[in-house]
Amino acid sequence: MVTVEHNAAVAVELVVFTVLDEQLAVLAAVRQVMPFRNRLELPGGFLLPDEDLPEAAERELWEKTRIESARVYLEQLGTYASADRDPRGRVVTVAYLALVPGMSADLTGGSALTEGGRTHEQDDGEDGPELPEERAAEAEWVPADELLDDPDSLAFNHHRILGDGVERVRARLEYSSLGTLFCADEFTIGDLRKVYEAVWDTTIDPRNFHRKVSGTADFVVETGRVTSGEGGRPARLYRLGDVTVLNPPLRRPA
Amino acid sequence: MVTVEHNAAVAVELVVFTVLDEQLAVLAAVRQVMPFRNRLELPGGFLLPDEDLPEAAERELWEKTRIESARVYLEQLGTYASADRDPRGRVVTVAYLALVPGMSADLTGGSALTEGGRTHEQDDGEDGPELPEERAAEAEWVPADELLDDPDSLAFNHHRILGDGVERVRARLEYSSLGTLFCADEFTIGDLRKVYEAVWDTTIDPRNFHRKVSGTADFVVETGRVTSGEGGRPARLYRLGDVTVLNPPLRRPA
DNA sequence: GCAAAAGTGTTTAGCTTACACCCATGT
DNA sequence: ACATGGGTGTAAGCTAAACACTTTTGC
Repeated sequence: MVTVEHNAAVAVELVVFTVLDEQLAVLAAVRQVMPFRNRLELPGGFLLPDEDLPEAAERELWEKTRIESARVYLEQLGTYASADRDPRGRVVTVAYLALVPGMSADLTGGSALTEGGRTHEQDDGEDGPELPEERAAEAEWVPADELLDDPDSLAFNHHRILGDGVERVRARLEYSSLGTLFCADEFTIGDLRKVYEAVWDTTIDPRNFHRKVSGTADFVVETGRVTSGEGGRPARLYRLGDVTVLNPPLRRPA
Repeated sequence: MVTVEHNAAVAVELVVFTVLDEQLAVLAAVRQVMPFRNRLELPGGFLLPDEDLPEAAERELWEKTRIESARVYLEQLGTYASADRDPRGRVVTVAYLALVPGMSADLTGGSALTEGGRTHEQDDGEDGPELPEERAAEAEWVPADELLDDPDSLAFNHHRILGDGVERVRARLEYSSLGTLFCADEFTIGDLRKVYEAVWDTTIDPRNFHRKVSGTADFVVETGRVTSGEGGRPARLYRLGDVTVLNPPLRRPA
């Protein structure tokens, strides 16, 4: 068997989005080692032997956030290999986009993450091997706008990767029903509208949005239950439907 | 300076499309070495030291096809690293999509490419430059349909990469003016329509297409010249315009 | 004249937008 | 009663699909 010569260190990096406090938020951690020590970075790590790329992305997501992949959408975002992007040598990074629920009670209750603050992530040893040169940092949700506004807020070329991720998730919400993944298991159409408004950073007419969503077959399915005590007429509760591609799309304003 | 351990061989692969004979065609070469000897493969090669990914893609395009990057569109398509995709070891492949003109006289005349699968056309005397690499084969244009229909027609996982490439170029034509890159320097709106029909494998109403293209600002710009002797009323000739994003898009039929 | 391809006009249908208006709850 | 958010109705405007029709060449 002929073998090939390895010429790079391949890593995966995650751009994990959620919607918290009606804002698009991304998962970032304070980097503990040089280079870029004390700078925020996107979670990620090197590919393990015999590991596929989606596998590696799922593993990193679990290790860094304890988020199960069941309710998570993962999609390859792009690959970055600028020779000068990592001062330590030749690193090729495959970035993945991940969308996780933000309003879900079980997520905020059952994970080590806190909203807008820092919390310790317990490393109870049953997961994969710790990377030798990188200690686990505390991951936290940071508003995407905050990081986008300052090109030096993130380590390496992560600012560019984040920018690509934001553009991708904004486009995905136009042409797919993936926005429902940011909601809890049951949600109102108003909840979903707030997700769209957060990601697109715009306002949407509630009446037209309601008609569009409820009129698209299988976008959302009624559960029969309604909300109560939210300060207005009770809203019908929905679960996400089967449709992933919206036709016609929900165009965002120019 | 800390260094990182290399854990994979990173390569770039090209899905080079053109439109020949009113068909979407892709560049492929007969593989000369094991594994997958005598199978068709997409052109590509390993990343060189200190080389960026777009650089490597441009270099491979030039080495394999002698196509200058001036009139070529290059875009990252995706990265593939299935552990079993290459029997020789751990290979991570970054695939690039390339669009090159197909009706251009200088392309068909000055390259070593043949049109229409394995059948040589008229370049009997001028065999084209022998490619310097030892395992380089003669690249040829193959109709994309032909390869898509047979999952075993291509080496490695190239069939899947080609499928992703076809889907990408079809989507690009909806939302961008990149279809003009498949045309010669000067082209008629009918030429452009034939490009769309070839890529989408459909028929388009010539009148509505004409109105749509000529009515979109900067999609195409008139040269003032017209065709003659094409068997009908002379058509105005156009060059590609500045616009890359079509708003509203040119939707393909479902 | 006739075929063929280019280009224009017109009708119809579907979708989006803006907004008037009603519904059902908490206080 | 009134504020608040949920939900429906409707008319105007834009876009695309379908197709009748005119234009300009080669034969």
